[in-house]
Amino acid sequence: MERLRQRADFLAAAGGVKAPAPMFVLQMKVRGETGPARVGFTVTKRIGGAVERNRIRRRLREVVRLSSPSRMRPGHDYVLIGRRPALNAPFERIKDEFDRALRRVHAAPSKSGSSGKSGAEIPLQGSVE
RNA sequence: UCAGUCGGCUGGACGGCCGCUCCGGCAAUCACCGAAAGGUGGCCGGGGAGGAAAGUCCGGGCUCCACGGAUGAACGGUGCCGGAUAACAUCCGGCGGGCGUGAGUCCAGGGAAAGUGCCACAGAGAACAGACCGCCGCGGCGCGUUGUGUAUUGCCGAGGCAAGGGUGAAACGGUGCGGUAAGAGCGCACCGCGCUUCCGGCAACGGAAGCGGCAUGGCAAACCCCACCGGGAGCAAAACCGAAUAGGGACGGCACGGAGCGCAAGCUCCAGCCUUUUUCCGGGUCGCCGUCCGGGUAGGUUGCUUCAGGCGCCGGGCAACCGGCGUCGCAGAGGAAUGGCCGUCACGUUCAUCGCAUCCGCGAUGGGCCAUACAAAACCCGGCUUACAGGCCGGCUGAUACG
Repeated sequence: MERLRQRADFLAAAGGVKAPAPMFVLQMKVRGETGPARVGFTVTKRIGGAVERNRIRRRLREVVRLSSPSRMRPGHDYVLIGRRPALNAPFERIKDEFDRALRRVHAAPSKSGSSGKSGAEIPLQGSVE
């Protein structure tokens, strides 16, 4: 799994397509080249102390790692912003939400970010039960 | 046994599957990304959070900046004494005071007879203060007695006193005896305080004797005085490598601002830059392309983990700690690794049943729950402070019971 390291990459992804979920917010941005998909993780200090933030990031990272790599498209950058429920939620729930969020993000009219403000949020499709 | 106090230790265990990061070895010296610097990728072996990693409150190392010297000033800090230490506001051992029956514990604990300032409210009086109630005798008038006076008592006046009451955080030292009209260190004894001398102690300080007759109220986390210490910023420090773009310099080549007049050469004016303290005068230059040079941004690499190091033994010291010998190698991330999921067990808690027991309770079996508290390195050390489920060990104190 290729990780996002530079602050500029995170800022760019913030201007991409967003898909909010109860456990996290998924952001996606098309890079315009054909390298492997890259993933970044963000847990803000508002969520909690370092221990809780570390745990949320690691669980989210594990979700991305265990989900099939083919679901992530080459040339795309993904950023997961952790939320507090991801700390104690059952692991399978987070995986389900991640799959659903990926579908929503890919179904969106991803205009590669160049045309217009493409920060539109995609509403949840159906109930998450 | 109960209650308490002080100190130390620990901070779940084992296993399975899938991952991350660093180091070492091997291997194509190959592939990919990047303009470059550089980075990524394979296999094997090994290492991989804490007692507080935390708060960032002190002290250092290290790095850069500043600095002739170092004093003084200013500012900040520290503040009983001695020791430990690289250093400290830390630690150890003492001293003094407060609290506690005690083990213990707490204390910004120098100077208030250098100065300035403050001491609210209450109270008569609050700093060389003061008399409201009160106490005391004296004078006058009455009451009373009556021969007069004394005693008793009331009012008025001029005085004496500060014992008692009352106010307050604090009232020109406390208790007792003497003394006196009543009182007062007025006198005496003891205590407190101060001074002197002697003794013990390195010292803080303690003890004794004599003298003084109470003078020196408190606040210095009020200014201040005294002694000692301190240059500033911080690993986003700093060093090295180093694009693109813009700008600077050198060289070469090409071209030679605008307007007016004029066929043209040219002339005049304007714009703009540099030199010039400024104006005038005078001089120079302007654009494009290419190559090279230097500064430097993004970015990258280093700094980055071996030390005031851990453990054991011996020796010195009451101790903090120091010395010697042996041994070990013990995280190095960088949008930030050290994990995710699961199983079993221990521990804990709770419920049910059974047994023992006067009770508190103890034991066994089975089931359920949680699978732990606090909190995660960010250059590195020494401390302090704060947070912390559960468990273990030891010293000491008090009470009770003694088989």
